[in-house]
Amino acid sequence: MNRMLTPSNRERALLSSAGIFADLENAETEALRGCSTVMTCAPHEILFQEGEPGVYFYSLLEGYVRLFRLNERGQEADIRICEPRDTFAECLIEAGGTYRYGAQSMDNTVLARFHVGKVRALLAEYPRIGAAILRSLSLHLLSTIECLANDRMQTAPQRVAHYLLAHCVEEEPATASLQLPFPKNLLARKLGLAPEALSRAFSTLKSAGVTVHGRLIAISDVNALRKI
Amino acid sequence: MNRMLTPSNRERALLSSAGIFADLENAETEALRGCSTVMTCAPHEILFQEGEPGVYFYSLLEGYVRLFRLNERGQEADIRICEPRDTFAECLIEAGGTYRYGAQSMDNTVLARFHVGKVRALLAEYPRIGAAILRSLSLHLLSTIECLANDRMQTAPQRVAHYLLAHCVEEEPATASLQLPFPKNLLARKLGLAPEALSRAFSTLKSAGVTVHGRLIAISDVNALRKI
DNA sequence: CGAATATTTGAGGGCTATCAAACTGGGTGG
DNA sequence: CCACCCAGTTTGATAGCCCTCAAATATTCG
Repeated sequence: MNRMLTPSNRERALLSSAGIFADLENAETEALRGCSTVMTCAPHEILFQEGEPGVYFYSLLEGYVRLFRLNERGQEADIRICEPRDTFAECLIEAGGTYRYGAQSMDNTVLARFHVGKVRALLAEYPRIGAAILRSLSLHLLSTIECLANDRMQTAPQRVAHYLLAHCVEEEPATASLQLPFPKNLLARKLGLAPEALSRAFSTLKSAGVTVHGRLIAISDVNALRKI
Repeated sequence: MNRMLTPSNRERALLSSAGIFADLENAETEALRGCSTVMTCAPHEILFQEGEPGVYFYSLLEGYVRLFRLNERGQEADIRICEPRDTFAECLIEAGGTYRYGAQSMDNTVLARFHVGKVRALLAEYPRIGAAILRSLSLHLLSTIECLANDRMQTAPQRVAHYLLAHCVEEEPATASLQLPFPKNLLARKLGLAPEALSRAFSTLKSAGVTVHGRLIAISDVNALRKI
């Protein structure tokens, strides 16, 4: 059910603001954009499944996409929650063949889809595009590493505290707040927790001054939260 | 205590067999090799710490190196166990600045060390070197993703079974064996387990036909192991 | 306003970390 | 050759953490 669109000005602007376009010159931006198509996706729609031939990589313009791996027994583990401006599956450019994880739209999403073969063909002429992809992959590797380390060292309340501290805006001295960009079950997936465990983590953090009202979260003492 | 060496022929051959040199032509190989120095490291020696300025990336020629992240409280979580031919910290080329994890020699190791700035300067002239690094990073990202997914889905015996099946050589119909390349405590770190948990996982797997004698492991029924 | 969807709460149990102690095997020096 | 030592490994006991299932409660959206 993907509706293809001729990119509107707004979408062109969104695309240019994607991380993978940072530091590119005009000619490179145009070349890379020429490999792309804008498309939309309904919530819960599967973009691709693990094991399918990998022809495209994607930049997310609006909405949320989760990347996940499948078990033999059909269990799913989320690898990453993508937000607007994120690029995913770009590792196909050099580790090609098939998608190594699935991708599911978790919202009404707008995506730019890049043809891997066309982009690969640009690399010789535009080495800075290669550098941009290298940077994107490096950052993904580092964030996956951080996720793995956090999984291995942190309890559920610590993971939540870590997320809150990384995403909140500090207001008064030592107080802060934030609004979650997506529902709590997506946050739970991102942190590798069952939704119930996330809920219990929030209630544990109440004693550290965290107040939750739907997606709005207030932190009364940033320093207390850091000590969790 | 790093002893610098002029690369012997053996070390030159080892270096060329490192994954990052696969698919490179002679000129590219020579250019990349020109950025490198061979060095040795004693067991337990720290190659670099998380947060240090990142000047070099490495290819391991002999021995084992563990990559790990540190907590505020001093806990360590292992990210990856590097084996000969593995390259690590190459993400510095585009996500530079500081090392984002520590590296410790776990053996008498021999390494090739590449100057990040020099390698970066080669990318414009030799785009295939960029492609080689892109491939290396892609594979690391995929293996880290797999590790994360396994951590989130598999129990200790399942992780061990998975490792055994991935590394054993099948002999008679359905029987197989392998020798661990490193001590069990390194395997435990690699799998994100306490050494005691690894030991207990092996004893659980006895009932699936796994026999352990030191580093030698025999599997009497590969298919039974797959069902764990 | 009501149905569907999220989230919270409770109870129970499985899994693994931790601590402590026994054990193994290979290498050393007597 | 043997007793000893040491690092690595195994075993036992305990406790904490989080998943699962089930049910109650909020929220969201049409």
